[in-house]
Amino acid sequence: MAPTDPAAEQAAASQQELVDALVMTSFATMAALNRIAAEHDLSLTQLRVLAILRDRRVKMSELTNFLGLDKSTVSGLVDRAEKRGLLQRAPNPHDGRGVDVFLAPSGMRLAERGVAQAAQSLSPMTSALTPAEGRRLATLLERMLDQR
Amino acid sequence: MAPTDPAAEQAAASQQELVDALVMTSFATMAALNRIAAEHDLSLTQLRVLAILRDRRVKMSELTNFLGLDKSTVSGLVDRAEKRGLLQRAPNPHDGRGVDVFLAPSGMRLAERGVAQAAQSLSPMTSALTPAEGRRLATLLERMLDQR
DNA sequence: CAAAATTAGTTTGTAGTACCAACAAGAATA
DNA sequence: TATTCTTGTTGGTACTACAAACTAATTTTG
Repeated sequence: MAPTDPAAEQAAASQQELVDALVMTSFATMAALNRIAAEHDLSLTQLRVLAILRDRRVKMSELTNFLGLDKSTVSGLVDRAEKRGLLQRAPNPHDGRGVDVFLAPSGMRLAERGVAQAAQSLSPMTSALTPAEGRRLATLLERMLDQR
Repeated sequence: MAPTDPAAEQAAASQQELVDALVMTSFATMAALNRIAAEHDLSLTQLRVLAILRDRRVKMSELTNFLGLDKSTVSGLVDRAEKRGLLQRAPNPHDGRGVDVFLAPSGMRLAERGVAQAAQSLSPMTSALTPAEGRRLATLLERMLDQR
């Protein structure tokens, strides 16, 4: 280790603090979402699928990209949700290979409830902040996401 | 739906914006952590176990609480990591039922690298902010976590 | 335009995650 | 001491996730 300039050291420390806070917040958020999903006998990924499909009809390949998972994983995911009657497949009209996926009515209801409950179950966290702070936090997070 | 007071509506919208930002940030963070873990042939949970054990020796039950998982899940998790030589079990000296878990040297090395890489892989996100903004974000996140 | 290459999606096989229920052994309590 | 509680493991099940192999449709190329 070379001796380091104190200003750089300070910057590194506060960078690490941010990373820690980010990671802990993410675990807490995921735990909350997981809990909600489990209440409806869904995995987090399945709840995520419903949330994605809530306002769009997509091809399998698009869904795969959204989720960042392997296509075979998504096939299975959609299989099980379809068997439960939560969503449907249909051939894509523009591409004979493509398969569209979209929510069935019961999936739509579940998606709406799930999303609402998710917001609610995070409220113990979010309401620790004043409205002004909340807006500032949202802005900072959005800036980070854009720049990714 | 009853007609709603405009101020309340505004507050709800900005609350929803915060939740969305939080959830999206969390998914992005988890994806980054997952990628790092996968590079070392670890699941996210296993990387988390290593990170937890990096600076403590704990009983199985404590590890279970940290992770928020079922004890049988943790048994399996520890089994596999032990077989890979990443950590060790030992009887707890104060409680004949208890089993302590702690990192083996190779697990320690992996934990250090993993944690460092995690910080690095999040830097595209975190460095979108100025140092001052980063500190403000960290502070807001910590406030949220405390109040949980 | 036909052959070759690419893309979309499914199937099959494997390893790991995670839960629950049942169990054994030790510790705490009545 | 007998009962109850706690700790951890084992066995069983369902799901997640990936990789590889495969089919069918589309696009590219010669």
